[in-house]
Amino acid sequence: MHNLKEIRKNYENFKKALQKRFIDIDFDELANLDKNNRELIQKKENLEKEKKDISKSKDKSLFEKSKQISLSIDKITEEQNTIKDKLEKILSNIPNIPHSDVPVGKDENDNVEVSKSGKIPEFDFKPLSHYELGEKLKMLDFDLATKTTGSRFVFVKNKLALLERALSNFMLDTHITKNGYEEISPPLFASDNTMFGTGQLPKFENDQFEIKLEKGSDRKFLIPTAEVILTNMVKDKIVDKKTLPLRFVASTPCFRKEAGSYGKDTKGMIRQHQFYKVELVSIVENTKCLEELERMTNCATDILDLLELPYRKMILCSGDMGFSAEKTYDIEVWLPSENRYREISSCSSCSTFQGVRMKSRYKDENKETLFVGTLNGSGLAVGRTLIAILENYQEKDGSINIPKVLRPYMNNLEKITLN
RNA sequence: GGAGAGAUGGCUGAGCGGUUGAAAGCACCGGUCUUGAAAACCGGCAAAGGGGCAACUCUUUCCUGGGUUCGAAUCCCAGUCUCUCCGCCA
Repeated sequence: MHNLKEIRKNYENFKKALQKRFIDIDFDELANLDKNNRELIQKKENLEKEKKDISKSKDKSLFEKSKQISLSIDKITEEQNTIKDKLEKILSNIPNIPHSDVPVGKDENDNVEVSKSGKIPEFDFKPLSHYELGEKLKMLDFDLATKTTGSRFVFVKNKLALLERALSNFMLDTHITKNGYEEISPPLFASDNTMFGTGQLPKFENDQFEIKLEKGSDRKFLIPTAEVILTNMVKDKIVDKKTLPLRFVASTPCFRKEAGSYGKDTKGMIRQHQFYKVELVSIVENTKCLEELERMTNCATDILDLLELPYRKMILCSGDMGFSAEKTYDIEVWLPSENRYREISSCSSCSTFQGVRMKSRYKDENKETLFVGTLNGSGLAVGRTLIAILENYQEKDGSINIPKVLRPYMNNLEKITLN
């Protein structure tokens, strides 16, 4: 969310910066509401002052007047609240401003490749897709999941289940011991205002799984990513500047409706309603966002380097970035069966956008209260990493070699074979 | 599911109708002392919003929403959340 005070200072710049997003916002409405709002606030405050003075004076002859003032205040407050609600509604639906580094573009076709790494494997046979491999091994069972649950779920069995667990642990260990992240095992439910804090609500409610609870209680949602719950650890807080940067890592299931992606990636486990992801979150001073973004992205690619998987790093264009992001790098891993790169990690700086929504602040040297910067990134999406290993490490007979760094996590298993 | 207790500043915690935005302690910042550090002592220290180039100033805020009152952190009602005990349970 944007700070109205900042917008007001440089209204035209704000407008221009957001045009990069290609979205439709009624800026004039916003400016008008803001103006009306402030006028009403002034009116109200004057009356409040008058009333306060009467009360302080304890002059009985003025008590009746004070009552009248109260009525006027009520009326103005009501009017002001209506305007304030409208204002906040508009404001909470405006996405973050793209950083100047971000290329302008409409959609994913305008994303720009930053670098490439690793060696694309060559096969002297036609490489199979992960789901063909998994089903051949009898270790991925989509039909069973359909029977017990529905579409876009999967049973991962046997050695592939072990591989999945190994990946999670390997990533966690790397981020904890090498990259300085603190491990968190968080709740997988988030309240509605937590969802608001990171930007999933109000605009993207349709993408979320809401939990059905007794009526009267707060709304709760299954987390679509650990970003939500980890970032909100500093919600409504003034954090001690000395503790910054805070770096958290968690491996959690993520739940997504994938509304609007009907018919997309229906085969296999690329796009599921539930998947494991190791998530990185940083809470930083507002000036350190971009620096931290580079660091975080390196933490993510580090995992791919260690797993010896080929990948490329993309910078997302303005039109393809998420709602809360000011700058995003996507890491895409090579998938032989598709003969192309697919997203396996997305690292974003959200500047103070989420900080404002969450009311997360810190004090700087001259005791000014500032909003924190927040970043999040996958380090990595475990399900998709599993896919990448299946496809890149496959042999002609359908067996899968285990990357060296994972073997200690798998009882030194070197290869997954049928039986 | 049954019975109680509570929700106050970064934290702990007093206040229970009128300069209380809120005692005290801790933490934090500045200073004195010290070779340095610690201790001790002195001083400072809430947030949000409005107005002002600024110095500054005004308003709001003691869980949330209503109510009583000239005036509410303090009284009344409703709700949410937390904790303790009993029962049940991974």
